[in-house]
Amino acid sequence: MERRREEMLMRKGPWMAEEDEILMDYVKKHGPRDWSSIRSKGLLPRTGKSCRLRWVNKLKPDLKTGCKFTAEEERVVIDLQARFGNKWARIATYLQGRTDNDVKNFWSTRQKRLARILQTSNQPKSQKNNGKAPASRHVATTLEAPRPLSIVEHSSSQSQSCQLSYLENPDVIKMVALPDLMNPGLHSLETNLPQLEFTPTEKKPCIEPQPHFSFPLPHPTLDGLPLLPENQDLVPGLGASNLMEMFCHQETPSPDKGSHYSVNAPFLGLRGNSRNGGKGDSDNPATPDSFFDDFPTDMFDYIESLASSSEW
DNA sequence: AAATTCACCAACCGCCCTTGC
DNA sequence: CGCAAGGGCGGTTGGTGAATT
Repeated sequence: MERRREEMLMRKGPWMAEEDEILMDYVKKHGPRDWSSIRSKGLLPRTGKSCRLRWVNKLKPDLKTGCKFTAEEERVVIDLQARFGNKWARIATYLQGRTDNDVKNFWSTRQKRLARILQTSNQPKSQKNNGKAPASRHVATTLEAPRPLSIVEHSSSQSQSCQLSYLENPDVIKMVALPDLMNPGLHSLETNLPQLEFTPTEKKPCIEPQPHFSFPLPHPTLDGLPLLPENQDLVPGLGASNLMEMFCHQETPSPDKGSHYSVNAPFLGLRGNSRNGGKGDSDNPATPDSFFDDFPTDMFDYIESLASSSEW
C-alpha cells in the first residue's frame, strides 16, 4: 500500500501506453506547456521534465520514429554540427521529424564508431590480429600513420571518385591515405576511394545561400549565415605544404615516434564540449577529439564496406 | 548454439537560463 | 534585486536486439 503510494508519487523508467494516452490527452487540452501541472493535478506520477521529454521525443506528431537517418539527413547534421557545435536542439529544427535526442544519439553513435576505428587503427599490426575486435572491422584510417599522411590538392577529377555529398562542401581539404597505410589490400582498392575528406569548420562569412541543399529549411539562411558557401575547392592559398604546416604546426613528425602527427588545426574551428563555460561552442579551445568531429559519416560507410570486404 | 560486440534508442541527470513573485 | 520554480538542453547511462565470431 505504502509502496504503491510511493510509486504513485513519482514514476520513473519506461512509459506505459496508458501514461502516453493521458499525456496526449493533456496536451490536446492544454497544449505542450505547464508540464509540472500534470503532476500537480494528479494526472501522472511523472515530473514535468519527464512529461515534456516524452512528448517531445515520442508523442509529438510527425516524428520520424524508427527511421534511420537518411544520407541527406546525415549530411545536414554534419554540416550543422560543424557550424553550430553540439547544439542538438538547434540542429534538430532543420530536420523535420527529428528531435534533439535523435540527433544527439546519431552523433554519439557516430563518434563512438570513429573512436573505435581510430583506436583499432592505432594498434600495431601485430596486435591487431590478436585483438578481440573482429579483423573485418579493421580500417585504414589513422593519424598515427606508419608514414605521414599526404595532403593533396583538390581536383575535380579526383572529386568525382569521392562521396558526392561532400563535394559541394566549402573549404574541402582532401587527405589521401597512402595505399599501404594500414593494409596492403588497399592497393587493389585504391581506385575505389582511399580518400578522406575533412570539412573544416571555420566560420567564414558567406555571401550566398548554398543552392545544393535540397531538404526543406525553415529559413534560407541560418541566423544570417548561408548554410554552405559556394563551392570552393580549397581554402585559397592553401597549398599542400601550407596545409601540412597548419596541421602539424604544434608538433612536427618525429622519426623516433613513428611519424606521429599531433593535429592541432585552429583553422578548423575546433570545438570543445559545450558545458564548461562552453555555451559558445564555436569559440572553445580545440580538443584532440574535436578534430574528428568533422569526419563525414559516409566515410565510415566506405570504410566499413572495405572492412567487410573479403579482401581484408 | 552460445558468447560477444555493436548500434540504436529511451530516459534520466545536472546545469543553466528564464520567468514570476 | 534576489530567490525559487519551471523549462530547455546537452551529456550520459542502461536496456535491447541484431550482427558477428
